[in-house]
Amino acid sequence: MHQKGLDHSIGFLLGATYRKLTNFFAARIKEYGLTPEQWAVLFRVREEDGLIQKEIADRAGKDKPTTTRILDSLEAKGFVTKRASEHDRRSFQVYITEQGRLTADAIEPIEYGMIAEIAQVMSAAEYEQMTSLLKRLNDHTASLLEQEKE
Amino acid sequence: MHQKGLDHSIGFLLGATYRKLTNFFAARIKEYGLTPEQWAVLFRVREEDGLIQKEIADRAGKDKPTTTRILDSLEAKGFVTKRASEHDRRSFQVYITEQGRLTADAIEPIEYGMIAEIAQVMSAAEYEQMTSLLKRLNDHTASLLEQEKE
DNA sequence: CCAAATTAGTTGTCTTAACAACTATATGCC
DNA sequence: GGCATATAGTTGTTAAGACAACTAATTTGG
Repeated sequence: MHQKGLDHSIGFLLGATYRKLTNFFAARIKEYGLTPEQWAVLFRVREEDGLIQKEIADRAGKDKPTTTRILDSLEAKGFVTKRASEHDRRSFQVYITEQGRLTADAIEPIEYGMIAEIAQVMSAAEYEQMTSLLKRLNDHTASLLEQEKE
Repeated sequence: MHQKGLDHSIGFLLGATYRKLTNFFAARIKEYGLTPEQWAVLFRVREEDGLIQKEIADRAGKDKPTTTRILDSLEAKGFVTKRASEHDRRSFQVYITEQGRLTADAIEPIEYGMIAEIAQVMSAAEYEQMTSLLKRLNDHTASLLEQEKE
């Protein structure tokens, strides 16, 4: 519609901005031994103990293979543990360890600090506008992807 | 997607939306044998023939290793060719092939069509608002990353 | 009740990105 | 001129995402 060139393509801009934000956050939490994606998963595990992997995947917005691998690395570092579910022998329940909880508690304020820092370049109204547009775009694209499958 | 806490995180939303958009576009151009990232690079090569890899990397917003590998795959598929530069024996100039041009010409309208389709959920003013906020966020984060290095 | 379909999880492969280390050439400067 | 430094490009490693194929357990519906 209103674009010439890729520089103004929303996809291009979204990707570039997302990567910069992620890299910035990654640098801030590196000392805790976690990547941003590992943090996103640990956050969900802390949110509710004993979730099965499928549930964590859904909440974190990741697919099953990615979630399996991230949980494996979190387990290897001692941040979570897995136990076979009693109800369903196909699945595992995931629990946060003490070390995992301490680390998550340390990272959370960094996350919110980063959001605050980022919000400095825009007004509260603009921030709202931005998240609401992003959600709309997100939902719309999700429905386009759904259609694709049929 | 269930969200609490991280809901406030623009990074989370940005990432989720970017991935969906990219996947949607990927599905549309798959038949041409290109990924979205390969297309972004091919687009730059078509834009100006004979660019050196460093220049392409800058324009496409990618780092040197990533650009090297994407150009390698584009060359392997016959979309571009590299020639040693006469002026600077460290560098290569990259040229689009006939096949590359035909493919790029076929993909370009798909890209613009996708942008139009996506923009359907927002007004022209909202679209403008969105890109301008994204640019601001992008520039701000870039400057934060710069500070980090010092 | 039992075969078919669904679901939870894992593994393998490919692509991209970030980062570091490296080679080779070019440029700056004294 | 010659040494230090910067630049172009490549290679290796690690992490993440998408996708497909697979195992094992569970649900369904005939």
